[in-house]
Amino acid sequence: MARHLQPVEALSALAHDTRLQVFQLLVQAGTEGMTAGAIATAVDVPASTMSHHIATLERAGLAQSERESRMIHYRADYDGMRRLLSFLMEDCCQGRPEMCADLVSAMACRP
Amino acid sequence: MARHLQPVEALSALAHDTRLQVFQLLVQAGTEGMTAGAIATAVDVPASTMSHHIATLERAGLAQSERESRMIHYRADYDGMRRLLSFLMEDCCQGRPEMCADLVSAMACRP
DNA sequence: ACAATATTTCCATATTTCTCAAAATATAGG
DNA sequence: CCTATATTTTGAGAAATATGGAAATATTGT
Repeated sequence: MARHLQPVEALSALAHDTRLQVFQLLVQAGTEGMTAGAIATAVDVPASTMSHHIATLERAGLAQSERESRMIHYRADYDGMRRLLSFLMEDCCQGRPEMCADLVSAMACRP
Repeated sequence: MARHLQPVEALSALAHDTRLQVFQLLVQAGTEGMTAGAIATAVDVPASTMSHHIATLERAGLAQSERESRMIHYRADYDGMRRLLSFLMEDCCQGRPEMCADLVSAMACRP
């Protein structure tokens, strides 16, 4: 049992409205990141509750933290997200090219 | 609140070891699909427990069912999965092309 | 050393999810 | 109509997750 530990943890972390919002915010914030307080304010959730959620994202490999004087800056962990997406795509595509065809065009990042 | 209803439901459905295994099985099974019994046997989970899990996947738009005499065939809902992946990619890529670059090569489905 | 600010950890409670046996439903064949 | 098979629904307890106030920790400035 427990075959998909990491992917399940990452999926689980994103499977929550508040945490998904937070992850989006962090992606938007880019390398700058956001302080815990700014995140809590933006999403309008008490600091302690938010702290739990952020910790969950961090454990799941989807966010990273760095203390900067009194504040702690959080940023999205792109590598973790990439790992999750790769897993899902290899998982869902295995042997079925027709599946991912549209996905490529859905990617807003091509030149 | 509850801003991300559908994506969260789909993520939540996949955020469980058994259900993730089931989804993979269904993808592998292709258009044939698998009966509820075959799935339960393959994953070694009691029928009633499995029924709940499959229902969760179906509600989340990741599986479809079709009765065929006494058995019920389930198949992966590729469209639902594509929707989820699109959401995640647009979400994680917004404005950052460097993020998805590697993803394209991670897709095992290119010719 | 103290006060102020930023954040986390502790703790208790509330809610949701998970599990599976037992009963119910659906279908097919004799 | 009865029996067997396939699956779901019901119901209830166990486990996990979510929430947030209060206390603890970390840092800075005075």
